[in-house]
Amino acid sequence: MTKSAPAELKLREQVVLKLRELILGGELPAGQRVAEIPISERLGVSRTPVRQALTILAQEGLLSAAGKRGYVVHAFSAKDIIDAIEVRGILEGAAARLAAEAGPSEELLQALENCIADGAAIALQDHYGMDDDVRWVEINGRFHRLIVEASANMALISALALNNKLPFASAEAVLGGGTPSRQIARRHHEVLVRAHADHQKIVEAMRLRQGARVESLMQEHARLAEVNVTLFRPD
Amino acid sequence: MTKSAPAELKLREQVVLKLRELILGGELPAGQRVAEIPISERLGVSRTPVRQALTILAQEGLLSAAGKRGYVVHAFSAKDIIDAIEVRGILEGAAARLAAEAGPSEELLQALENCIADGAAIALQDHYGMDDDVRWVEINGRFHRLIVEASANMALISALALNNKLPFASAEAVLGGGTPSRQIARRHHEVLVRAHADHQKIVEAMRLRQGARVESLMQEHARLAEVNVTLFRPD
DNA sequence: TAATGCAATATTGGATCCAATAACCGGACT
DNA sequence: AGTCCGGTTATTGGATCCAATATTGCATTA
Repeated sequence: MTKSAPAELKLREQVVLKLRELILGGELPAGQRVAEIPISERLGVSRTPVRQALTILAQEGLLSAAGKRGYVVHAFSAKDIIDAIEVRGILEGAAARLAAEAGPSEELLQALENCIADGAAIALQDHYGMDDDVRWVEINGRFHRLIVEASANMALISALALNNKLPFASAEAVLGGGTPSRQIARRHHEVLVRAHADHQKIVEAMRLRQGARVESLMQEHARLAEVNVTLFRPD
Repeated sequence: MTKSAPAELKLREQVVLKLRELILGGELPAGQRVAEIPISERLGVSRTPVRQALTILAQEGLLSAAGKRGYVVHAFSAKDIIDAIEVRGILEGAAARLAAEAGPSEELLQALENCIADGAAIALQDHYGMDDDVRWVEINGRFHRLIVEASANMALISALALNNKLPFASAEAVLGGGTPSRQIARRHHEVLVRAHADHQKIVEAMRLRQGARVESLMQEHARLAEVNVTLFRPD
């Protein structure tokens, strides 16, 4: 394991991170068996942290237990991914409704407006620059996180945290993630513009405490991420 | 650890079960520090499975990391519990809606009707017998499980599985769980009758594919469990 | 040639061992 | 008397060791 990050991070957590990366990045393809020894050698750690990482990833659903033969990388169908996106919509929608009904604080609204201002700088320019995606992913993540946390509902926050670990399910994954070709970039821009418009309506509804409206807006907003499935997963 | 159940269960899982029991049963009170060695001695196992169990329970939210001092039992406020019940309502409501919209199979409807018939035998008698609670918990659990699985949405099922591990959050916990006094028993019966009526309406709505209706019915149905909070947690 | 049984091997899972380090206690100094 | 410092101890976290067991490959035989 690269000792570059002993930074306050338990070894087992570094392994979890690394393995997630390998799985989501496709280096460990679905169905691939994951044994302790090869992984521990590959990462240069002992079997102990690897074993713990495997149980954690199994809990998250990225690995499935294969009887006495350890684990295999779980195969997610296109339906599984769409379902996870739907669940995110349900949960984030509920979060937005709860926040709206509780009466959003002025700070929250201000922070959301800031996200929108930052987002506008990217979405409303005619030229879609190099690393505009990563900037937008950051802004978008901030926007969603603010709303989820504004729900002030721990169970809801935890449920979403779990869901976000599923492939393509998190809000951060709207743009897919790979290095985009020119064609993909155009698609990115389209999605991004629509997402920005959604954000505006969501904050408006939130300000007016329109709980039901903000809930359905948020649900539909999540479905923007479905384009990735058809783009990256032709099955 | 009692070797009575080496039954296909990894030691670490037995430890998880046992610790959950101790925590939810109040033997490990909130705030109590949980160190590896005392637990391993108490259960008669080595530290290895205990350590793994602790990370799992931390993932579930029952323990919280306490820096370098291991873990402590997480303290759930009354609000936390009500929030978790609300989340269950949201998720089970969504599950019911999805099942209704997809068109419930005749087998599903039949199985649900069976639950209702079994439940009627308990709810509609004038005398509320000894272990009627445990029978009803079983029937109720079956009812809810059928609907959740009928959603055929793995992400949803997983999210609910996580939520159900929080104290008092699962459908099985409607009746609280302790050995009830006579007064509590009367309260039980009231709740049970209302739950039974809810179940009937839910199946009716499901049969008619009334997605929105079954969703809100299910959400409200979950809130029946809130009585336990006021009953058992005066904070 | 195919099936079967035995042996060699690979692999998991738990127990133990060791190092790092943070909390704790006591004493000395201001 | 209070505070700071140093040593002792407790405790986590990773590495290694060992036992149990399933899997695989090979040889033998019908």
